[in-house]
Amino acid sequence: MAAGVTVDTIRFYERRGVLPEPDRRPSGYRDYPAEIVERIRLARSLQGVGLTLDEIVDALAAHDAGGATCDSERWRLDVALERVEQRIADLQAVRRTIRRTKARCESGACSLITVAD
Amino acid sequence: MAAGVTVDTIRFYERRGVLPEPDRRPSGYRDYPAEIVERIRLARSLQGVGLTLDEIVDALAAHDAGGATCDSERWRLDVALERVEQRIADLQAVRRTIRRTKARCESGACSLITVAD
DNA sequence: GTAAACTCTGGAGTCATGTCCAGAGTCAAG
DNA sequence: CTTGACTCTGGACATGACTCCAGAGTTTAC
Repeated sequence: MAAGVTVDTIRFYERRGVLPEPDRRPSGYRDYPAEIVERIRLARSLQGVGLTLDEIVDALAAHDAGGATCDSERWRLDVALERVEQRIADLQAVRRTIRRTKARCESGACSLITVAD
Repeated sequence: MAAGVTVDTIRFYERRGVLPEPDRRPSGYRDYPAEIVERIRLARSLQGVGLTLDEIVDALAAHDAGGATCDSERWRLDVALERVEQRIADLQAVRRTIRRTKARCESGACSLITVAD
């Protein structure tokens, strides 16, 4: 589709409240105003900064209610940032473990799997 | 339990093939040999280096088949390492995006959500 | 006017790794 | 022998974000 997402994704977003229920043509086909593309792009960029769909729904609601400003909404980025940093830290810990394990393996003191005695 | 996992997890591992089907007492209770604790610990440490359960099943099968050595099995760590590094890189990209977005936000050029004009 | 390409629906399935449930039976301690 | 703590089962639920389905109707291009 025009906004770079599939029809299924659109329907999913609609069910999840990311997108409003659109008008329908007599046939039942969804009839979107041009702005919907912008909304989808906004939702996608919010995903790009690590917000969950629920958070995006919330953020868009604040947006729709009017009065949302940089200062009033920036905390959402902080939440996302902290979450991402936590995940990075977790993965870095796993990486350290893998490296340590490999090093031990290579130095003949393998601690895993092998049958070696 | 003794191995630091719940009964539910044990049953799940059994279904997934991580653990063999154990003998049963007449009552139906699972009757584990003492070694099972070591096997669970091994599985857990393999999870700790980022292997999926399917990969662990595979690795343990190689182990059980005998003849598994450091050299023959180390590639599993490489696979896991590469995957973890990819995920870290992805998350770091998200983090950069968040930071950039925040910086723009703070400098008055917010690109998200706000109603500002 | 016909054929290809689209959309409609509700619901189920996917991925990965567990977790929780009710109702029934069993085990160990005192 | 009772009591409390355990285990048994198959199956549903949780997470998060989609993706796929069949069968029917619609739109568009030629």
